[in-house]
Amino acid sequence: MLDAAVSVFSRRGYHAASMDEIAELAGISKPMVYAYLGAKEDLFATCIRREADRMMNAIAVQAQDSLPPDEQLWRALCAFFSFVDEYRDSWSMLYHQARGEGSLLATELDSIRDRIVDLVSYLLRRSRLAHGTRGTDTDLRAFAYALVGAAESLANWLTDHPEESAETTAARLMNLAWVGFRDLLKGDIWRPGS
Amino acid sequence: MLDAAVSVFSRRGYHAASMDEIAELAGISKPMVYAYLGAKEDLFATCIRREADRMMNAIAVQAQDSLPPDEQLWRALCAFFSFVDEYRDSWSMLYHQARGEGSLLATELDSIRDRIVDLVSYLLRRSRLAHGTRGTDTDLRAFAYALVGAAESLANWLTDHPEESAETTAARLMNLAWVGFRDLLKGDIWRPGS
Amino acid sequence: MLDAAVSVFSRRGYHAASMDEIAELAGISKPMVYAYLGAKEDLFATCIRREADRMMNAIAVQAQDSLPPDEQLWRALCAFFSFVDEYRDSWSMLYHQARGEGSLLATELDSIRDRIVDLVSYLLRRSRLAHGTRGTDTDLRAFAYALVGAAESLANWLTDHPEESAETTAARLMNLAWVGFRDLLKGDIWRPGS
Amino acid sequence: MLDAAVSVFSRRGYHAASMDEIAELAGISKPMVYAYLGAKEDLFATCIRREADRMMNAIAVQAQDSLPPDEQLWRALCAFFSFVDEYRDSWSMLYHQARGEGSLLATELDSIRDRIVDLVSYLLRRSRLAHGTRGTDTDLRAFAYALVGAAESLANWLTDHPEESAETTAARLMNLAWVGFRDLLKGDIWRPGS
DNA sequence: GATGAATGAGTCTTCATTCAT
DNA sequence: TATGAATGAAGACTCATTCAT
Repeated sequence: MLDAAVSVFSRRGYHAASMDEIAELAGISKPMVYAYLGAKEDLFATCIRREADRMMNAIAVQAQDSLPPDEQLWRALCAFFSFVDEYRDSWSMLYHQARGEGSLLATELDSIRDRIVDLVSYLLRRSRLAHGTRGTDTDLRAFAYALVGAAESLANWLTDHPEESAETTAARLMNLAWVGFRDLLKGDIWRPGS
Repeated sequence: MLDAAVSVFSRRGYHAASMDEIAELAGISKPMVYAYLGAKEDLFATCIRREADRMMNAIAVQAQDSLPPDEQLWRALCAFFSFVDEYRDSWSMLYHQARGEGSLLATELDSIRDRIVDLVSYLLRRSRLAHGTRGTDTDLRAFAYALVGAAESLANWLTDHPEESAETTAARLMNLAWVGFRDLLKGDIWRPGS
Repeated sequence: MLDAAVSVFSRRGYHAASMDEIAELAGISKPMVYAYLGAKEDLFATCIRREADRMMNAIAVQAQDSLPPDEQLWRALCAFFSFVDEYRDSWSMLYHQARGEGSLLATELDSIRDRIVDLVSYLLRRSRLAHGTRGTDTDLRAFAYALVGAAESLANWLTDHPEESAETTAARLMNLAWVGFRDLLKGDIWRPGS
Repeated sequence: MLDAAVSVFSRRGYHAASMDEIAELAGISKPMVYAYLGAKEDLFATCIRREADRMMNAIAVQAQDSLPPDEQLWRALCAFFSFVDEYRDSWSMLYHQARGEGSLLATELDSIRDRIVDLVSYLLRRSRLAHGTRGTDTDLRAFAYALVGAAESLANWLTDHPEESAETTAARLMNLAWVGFRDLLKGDIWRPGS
């Protein structure tokens, strides 16, 4: 039932979406939309929350703590890109449409991003501990932040390149993050399971 | 004079911005806004174009072709983060607000991002040539694409962390891109001029 | 429900009529006007069409083909003047207001006038056939055209002279038209200088 | 200088005409239009008056009192149709555009039409006196009124038929009017049912 | 519980009209 | 005198939101 709303929001954006269109697509009458899901703002927030949770779950389910950190990150990335690939509307709404509505969803969206960054930070920190290296927590978090940005960007790359698979895309990011461009030039490549 | 428009658009987004508010902030009357800048859609497009050009110029001016590629990328990043730091509104409008308005600015914004990705691709390709390594052009472009996403993400990091400087942030990204996490763990660090 | 619109259009004309006034007179709110009748232009077109059809029907109903032509014309004229007398607003809108809006209703109005001229031409032609006289079809049509103009003019005469009845006015026009035409049928022609 | 205004009014109508367009076509600035010709309403009234006077003069000059009445009417009609043919804009403004603006020009336009009807009535009365026939003054005036309407209608016929000349059109109307009227003068009257 | 019908409030846009130069 | 620049006021149109059935 929220699906209709997500579909419309993802196509039109928050402001341009009309409650009429949502109701029509959902096959129910407008008063019902209001009865079940509240005002437009609430409806949007609910959509965002649901899709964000869906995405977080899809990722968390893959990042089992028993694996080594790079494997864990690899699986998380695969899960993320698969999600993006499969649920275009969800991703489009989260990434493209939710941005602008600052005052509307500030805390909501911030917390979602934070949860992702927390997860990535955690993975990176585990690696660091395993190797006993320095670098402040802030450094780590900034690094995670950048990674998330790169992943978001590649998500669109994936969307625009139908011949690309979620795994291919995830591998691209692993190489950027784990190996670095300098080593890539040397012929060093990160591969799943290596 | 466009500054008022940029300010309002950056705060409210395209749809929520009202011509009334823009006119008031600009200190002129609404009919003047229409006389000078045309309808709302045109006005928004003009704003986007101007700020994008500004940003591109600020970056291009620093990426002199005579420098070695990593130095060039480093300077480009510094220029980018400085721009973001200095012109908050411009960046906010480009990054946060322009996203959702798909049909409105599709080609406009795509071309801007393309110009950035082109620039980064070019820098990376120069490095590759210098070292004689393989990797398809697609790989290269995807890599650039991911870098741009990481930079965008760090731009917000910078905005949210006043104690951070443009150079610090640029260094973070250079380490992600050039060195890679695996080497960071080894204590390897990229530094300007090294 | 269209009556309110007709009333306002007939008093103010297309441009000077405001949707607010129409809505208020109709006793409903503006959005309802848009929901039921569409934008202003559509609304005007609908009004014109409805009133024109009304008038045409009122006339056609009286001009039964079984009667002799002069009787038919006489009845048609009576019907016309009665319509004008009874539906002042309708006539006023058709005659006074619809004229200027060239590009808006060009074809619409032309076709209405054409239908009237067609009818009159038909009646005149029947008379001509009955008497076997010459005169090109163009002559006939021009004659009809002039008659229609005279009728329109007398419609205003009727409106401005409350003591006049529809029949009196119709008789005036019959005298102008039929008696003149009868002599034309005899071959009598007025020529410059004669 | 008024020519520009007439041209614009005739094309667009009163409301749709913009002072900007008038000023531009006149080659002067808007404040000058206001300085010389006053507000839009005044300007329109001035235009109407000027063109109406022009037309009246063109007609009056031909209807010399020394001629026999039918000759006088014939010449007047020729003058009228020639005027329509030559000054399309003037006629278009007077006939098509001035109609709807009731409250704006009520007295103005009424008086113009009255002058025309007066003239025609005068000619008809002279004929009647010459023949010594009955018929009230009201009858006469109504007849004139109808004739004027027929002439207006044929004016558009002329405009729409480039192959037609002013004289041809005038002859059409003379046949409708004079031949009919001549029989009326003999006491011949058409009556319902006769 | 479900909906057709209704609206208050607000936005973009235009234009006749006037200063200040 | 002539005008570029400026605006108050108004109108078309839309949409989130709610009753009455």
